[in-house]
Order: sequence, then structure tokens, then C-alpha cells
Amino acid sequence: MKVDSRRICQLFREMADFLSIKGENPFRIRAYEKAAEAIEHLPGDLENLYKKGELKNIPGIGKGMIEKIGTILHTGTLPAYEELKKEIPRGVVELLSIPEMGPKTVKLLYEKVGIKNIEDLEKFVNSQKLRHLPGMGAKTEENIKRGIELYKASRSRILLGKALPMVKEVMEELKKKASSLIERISTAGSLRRGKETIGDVDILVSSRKPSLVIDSFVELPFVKDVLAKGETKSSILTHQGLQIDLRVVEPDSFGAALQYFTGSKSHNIVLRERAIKRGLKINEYGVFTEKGEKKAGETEEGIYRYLDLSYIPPELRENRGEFEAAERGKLPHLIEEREIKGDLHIHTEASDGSNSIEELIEKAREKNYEYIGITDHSSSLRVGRGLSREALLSQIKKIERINSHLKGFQVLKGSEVDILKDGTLDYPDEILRRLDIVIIALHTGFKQDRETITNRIIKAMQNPYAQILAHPTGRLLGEREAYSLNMEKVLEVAKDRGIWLEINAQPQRLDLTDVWIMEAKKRGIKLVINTDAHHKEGLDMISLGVITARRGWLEKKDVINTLTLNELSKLLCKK
DNA sequence: GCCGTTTTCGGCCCGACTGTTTTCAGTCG
Repeated sequence: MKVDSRRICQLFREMADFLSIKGENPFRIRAYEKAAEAIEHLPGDLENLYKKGELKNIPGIGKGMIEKIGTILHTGTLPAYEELKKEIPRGVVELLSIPEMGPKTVKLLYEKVGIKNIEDLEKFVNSQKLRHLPGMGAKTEENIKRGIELYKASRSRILLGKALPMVKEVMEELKKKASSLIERISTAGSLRRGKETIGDVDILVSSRKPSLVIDSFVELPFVKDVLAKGETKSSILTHQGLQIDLRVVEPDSFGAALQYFTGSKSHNIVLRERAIKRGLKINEYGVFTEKGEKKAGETEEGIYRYLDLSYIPPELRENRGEFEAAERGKLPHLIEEREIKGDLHIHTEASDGSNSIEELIEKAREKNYEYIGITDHSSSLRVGRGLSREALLSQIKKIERINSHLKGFQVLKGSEVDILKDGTLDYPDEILRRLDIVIIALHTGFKQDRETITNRIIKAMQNPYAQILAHPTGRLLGEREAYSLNMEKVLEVAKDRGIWLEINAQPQRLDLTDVWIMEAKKRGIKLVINTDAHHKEGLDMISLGVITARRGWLEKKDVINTLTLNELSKLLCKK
């Protein structure tokens, strides 16, 4: 039986939830969570690794977990899991997702009152009976009530591309209002690590008068609700429903706090364990010896240095090998946005875009690019107003005309060619031959089974003119799952055929994803960061693509569109 | 349940905030 690794991951997470409600040993619970995390970030096929006996090399997966994975692979489930599922109703587990509701409260309410789901909880809270339970009170009741509302309002995470501009504005406002109090300010948390979606936003400030900064913060105009407010810490809700946590520390602890609140959780745990092995303690105020002597804290660099590590950029802090690399001074020199020389996937008004080629050139030149690739949709993609063969040929002529007037900049003739249901391409070879850039992409038939889709893409990649595979997994964050695909096979063919894989910078795509980017790099496959822009402002989304590339450990040399026009032209001639 | 130059047992990251307590438990990040 074929069991998706995502299913195993989910099953382990549910086990952790069940056990926490039962009041089990917290470390055993953590072990399930850790295993789930490890499986989630596993590049490659779990079943393969299992069969080859290589799972034991994965940290967090021990003898017990391997046995359980085996059982799930064979039977589709675990006996212990099935038992717990019968014992604890699904709705009870869901209660854990509500802010303020932890395992202890859920257990209490389920066992003493029989609350089985959110509806039960809502009724119970509204009838003001919760406050009479042991350890509870009117305040707790109010907080849980608000937790339920929060949960309902924010079931989905916000896209990085949406959060970034909002946070920028918030930070500007705060700086304006409390300029005399603030020494340094930075984002932290998953936003700073560049995760594709964000739960809530963390902002860190250093100040000699923390409580005054907090006072200013909660009075800013975008604040709808103050969820918590202390001397050094506050949480608020904006009118758009974004939760922002502000933390204020003394200046000599800014680096330690920034490190601490940037996470990730698993990165920090490893860092802390490393400190303990050296007889040190590390918290959000600094690195301390056993005698309480402070050794570092003002800068993040100082923290890592004191633990004999080179500075680990936030995008790498996911406990995916960054410690081993930092120890040996082998961290990648991550790609930066200013190294991008062009954008090879752009739509114009000829298909479903909204700007002319000339307008796009202007915008690209503002960004100091040397080239852009014009890649409208191909004929069969009706929803994308794909170009007929004639329309594409006339666009080619138009671009040649434009290029003849350009100096130090070139427009590359391209197309985003649909991969048809049978794996052939949407234009014949004699047309593809005339293009500089041939992007191949899937826009239909997402529901085909794994083997069909994989073979279809692989067949398209065999076309001698195919150059770039666009948005390889097809996911749309919050809208559509990635299609079922054997990515390992796709990587093999990409390596073999010299196909470049796209990192699509659209906020809801960010596809390839970080884990597969790492894997592609490991196999020596080149990548290209494209915006897939449909209007000229869309070219600015390149920054999201670069962040994603950094999360995948990419350096300048791994990314095709860091090449100069000259270098790229030479490469295209060879193809 | 995982893990190990203090290895087969006994640890397992750390602190702020809140509310209900009268010294602390629960939640969160």
C-alpha cells in the first residue's frame, strides 16, 4: 500500500495531541512532534528510506518511530492511534487549536463537563459556567471566549508577500511615534526567516525605557484590540486581523533577543543544547557562564561566535544542517537580490498580463536588470488568453524590432508553453526553435494520478527545446495542494537533460519549495528565480523568490538569472 | 520516545505573562 508521508506526519502530530490531552509524559509527546517535523522536512521518499534502512540516521527518529512507520506503511495506521481515536473525539483535539486552550484545560473540560467540540465550548462559555470550575475564573472565561473568536477569524495563515508590506508600515508608525525611545528595531520570528506563510508577526525593539515603548505601541492607530500588555511584551490585533507581538529589551540584549525570537524553535533547541554542553546558559538576554557571567548578547553574531559557530542567516535557521555547516565554516554565501540580472518569466497584455513590452522594459531597467524574458501563455490555455501561433510569430518580430533600438538591455523571446494532457508541448518544434526561452508548465489536469502527471512532465522535459520547468509542484498556498508528483524522478530528468527549475516568486506559489530547492542544489541542478509577473509592479515580487532561494541554501552560482546578459546569451546559444 | 567521550538510565530549552493563586500552574512563543 502506498502511504503518503504527509499522512504519517499528520498521524504523529495527532498522536502528540491525543497524548497531551491524556496528560502523558511531555517528552514522549515532544518525541512525536519531533518525528513529524523530521518527516515533513525529509527530501525524498520516506518509503524508500525506510526500505533501505536509512531512517535511523535521521535525528529524532529512533527505533520506536521506525517500527511505527513500518506499521503505518503496511497497514495504513497504528493500533495505538486507532485506540486513542476511539477514546478521544475529533472535536476535542480541535479544541487545542484555540488560543488559551492548552492540553490541561481541554482535558479538564472534556472529562469534568463533557465538552466535545467548539460548539459545546462556545455554549458553555456563553452560559458563564466555565468560571466556576477549579482554577478558572471570569477572566479566563473571557479570554477563552476571545480565543474562540480569534480561532474562527484566523484559521488560515497569512502569505509572506502580504504580511511584509503591512509589517513595514507598522514599524514605520512605531518608529515615528516612539523615535526618541527606540534604539534598534527588527522583525523576528517566521517572517524574518522568510517562511512562505506567517501565523503572527514578531517585532523586536531595543530601548532603555521598555514600558514606554509598549505604551506607545498599544496606542497606534491600526490597533484594534490589545491581547496582552506587560512591562516588556505586548500582543495586539490589527484591524486587518493580523496579530503582532512586540518585545522590548535593553540594548545590550538585543542580539540575544533577536536570535531567540527569530527561532525556529528547533534551531534554538539545538543551539541551547550546544550551550549546555559547554557549561553555558543561553536565553533572550545573552550567553551566560555557570557563575552568571554574561559573555555575549549585544549582537547575534556575538552569540554564534561564542558558541564557535559562524553567523547563521535567519533563512537557514530550521535545523536542516546549518549547525554542522557553521561549525566547519561551510555555510553557503547566500544569494542576494541585487545579484539578480533579469527576469525570465513575464506576461504582457498580449495574453493575460496588463502591460506592454515597453512598459515592462522601463520597469526592468529601473531595477538595473540587463534582460527580461517575455513569456506569454501558449495557444491552448484559453483562460490565460494564450497566443495563437500567428500571434506568437508577430510578437517575435515585434521584440526583434524593439531589441534593435536597445543598448545594454535585451528582451528575450519566449513562451510559457503548456504541457498538454499527453505530455507533448503546445507549439510544434519549428516554432519553439525560434524562441530564446522555452518555459514548460502544467496548467490543466491537476487531478491526474501521480504516475500519469510524473510521466507527462518527464515527457515534456525530453523535448529538445524545453529549458525551464515553471512552478514545478503547482501548489497555490491556501487554495490548492501541490499535485501528486514524483519529484525525485523529475529531478533526475532535470539533471540529465540540463533543465532549469523555476522558483516562482508569486506570493501564493513560492514554488519550488525550500526543501526541494536544497535537494535540487545537492544534485547539481540549476535554478532560475522568476516572478511570473502579470503587471509591471509584479517584477518587485522577485524579493520573495530570492528569500525562498535563500531558504533553499542557494548561492549566486546556483541561479541562472544572476548571469550577465553576455553570459546568459552564450549559454542559450549552446542549448 | 529519543539519546549518549559523564551511554542502557535519566535526562530532555527557557522565560514572560496571566489569572488564580497565597506560592504556582497553564499557555505561549
